[in-house]
Amino acid sequence: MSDQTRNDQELRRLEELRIIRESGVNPYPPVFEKTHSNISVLETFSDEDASHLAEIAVAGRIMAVRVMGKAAFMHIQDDGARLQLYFRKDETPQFYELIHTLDIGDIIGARGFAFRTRTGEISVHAREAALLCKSLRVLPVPKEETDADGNKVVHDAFVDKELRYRRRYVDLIVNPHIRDVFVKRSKIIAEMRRFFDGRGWLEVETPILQPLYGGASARPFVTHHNALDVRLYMRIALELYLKRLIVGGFEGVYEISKNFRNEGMDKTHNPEFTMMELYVAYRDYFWMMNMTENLICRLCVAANGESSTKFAGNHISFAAPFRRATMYDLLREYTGLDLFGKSREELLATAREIGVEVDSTAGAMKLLDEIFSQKVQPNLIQPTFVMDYPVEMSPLAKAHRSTPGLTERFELFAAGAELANCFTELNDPIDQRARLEEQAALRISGDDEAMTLDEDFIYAIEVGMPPTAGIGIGIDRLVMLLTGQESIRDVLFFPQMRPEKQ
RNA sequence: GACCCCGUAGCUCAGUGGUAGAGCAUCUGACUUUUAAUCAGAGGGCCGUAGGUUCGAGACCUACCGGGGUCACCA
Repeated sequence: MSDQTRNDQELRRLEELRIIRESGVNPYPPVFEKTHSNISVLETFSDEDASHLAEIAVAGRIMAVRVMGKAAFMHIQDDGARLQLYFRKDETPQFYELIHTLDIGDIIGARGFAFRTRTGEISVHAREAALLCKSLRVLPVPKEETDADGNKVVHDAFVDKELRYRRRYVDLIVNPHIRDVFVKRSKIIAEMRRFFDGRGWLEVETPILQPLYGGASARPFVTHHNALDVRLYMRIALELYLKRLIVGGFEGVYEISKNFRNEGMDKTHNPEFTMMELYVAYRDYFWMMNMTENLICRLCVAANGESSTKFAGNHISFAAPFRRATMYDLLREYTGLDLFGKSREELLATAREIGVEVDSTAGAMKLLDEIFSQKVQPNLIQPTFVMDYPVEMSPLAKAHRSTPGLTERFELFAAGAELANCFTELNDPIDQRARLEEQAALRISGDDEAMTLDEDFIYAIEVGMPPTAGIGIGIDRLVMLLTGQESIRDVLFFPQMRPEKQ
């Protein structure tokens, strides 16, 4: 970036960098032997005996500077925690020579001893100090004040969402609380792996670049492989390859990885998102409901220390068991109507009667889905397994063992949002081929989200897949729910943004 | 893709047709336990971009760029 794009403050920092180099100090030294994190100093300090903190080395980014003639205070931040440093001109003369060239944003290290200042703040009295990295860009600097009641008040917080998302590294520096969401995200995923690994299921990796895409209803990203000169699609779901592995003899496989869908973006959709899918042989969707309750409860505890969370003003408890109800029972509960077996025309008339906005060209399944989305889904605040969807809505789910026309499928809802989708997997190859042929026909008639017919997948199912239960959990949405974030952008480090012009 | 709101200093924001502002940040000076440090002074702006209306536009109109939100599509 040219100097013409720098403002006066940034040009001054370049000038300071020149002065530092000319004075013989390396502004980017290779190493600093840090002995303590800020947190460890703050947590282990004792007024009675601080001898264990008599010779320590700390380092971090300067977040506040108060030079008072021949003494100076700075706050440095590492790992989201701030620690005060105290300097005296007569004790660190070489460092003090350059103190006027230091800025908020620079990274420094100091060796010295921990003490408590007259005003009560645990600090490090520096005997030696060194610049570790000169910063050339200006950080937004919110100021923190502790008011009379001991509450933290932040002044001029850095809140511009566009800047926060485009320059997440700055957001993470100046808004340390943002880190908490991402630390929780990491804990949730780590706990999920522990849970699955502890049951002996294998974490696997399957292709992201696929000659045919499938496993969900969505539009894909299209790309091209030069050497093979073929069109490839970025996967929209993990399902079809994981089932091939069950066919191959693994009895429990899972994958946590990115899916890509070329669709609109909003508070709950990012074009790339993280999905977990798990397949376990010889199990069905009832078994998977039990597993899921235990899993989600454990994840909530891992993130929040308790089995409940708050989202959009609702207190949501993930203590097992969750409510279980069939789709048609819930429709009856919230509309007063029995919609099972109704024709497209009857459903269209019903939708209009009960005030559900629908497209008059919509098919029966679309109508049913719309009525459910508008009348039932917003009421599903506490976790609820919605069971037994119509076969037309679920081309990869096994036909219901007792009710014709339905499948053995559940979706888990909480806070009005879908969290998981599970089936007893369809392993009847004749039925599977028929369902996918139906999807292919829909595609030809113009439904660009209908599934393609993947002959190799059918071949695998014809080789034979044991009875299997499979589940998919949208990790981003789960993290949103468990951390109380109402926008997917706040649980992704780098949400997709439109590139800035020029 | 449609509609609504927003875009002014590094950050947070005032500025409702008449000389571009404040706080923090920055710079200069004072100050050896301060903490939103304090005190005194100073610098910093293609007011998102391009047209238009007007004697005069940061403000009004149009288009475009970027963001946020609602809807549509979806997990």
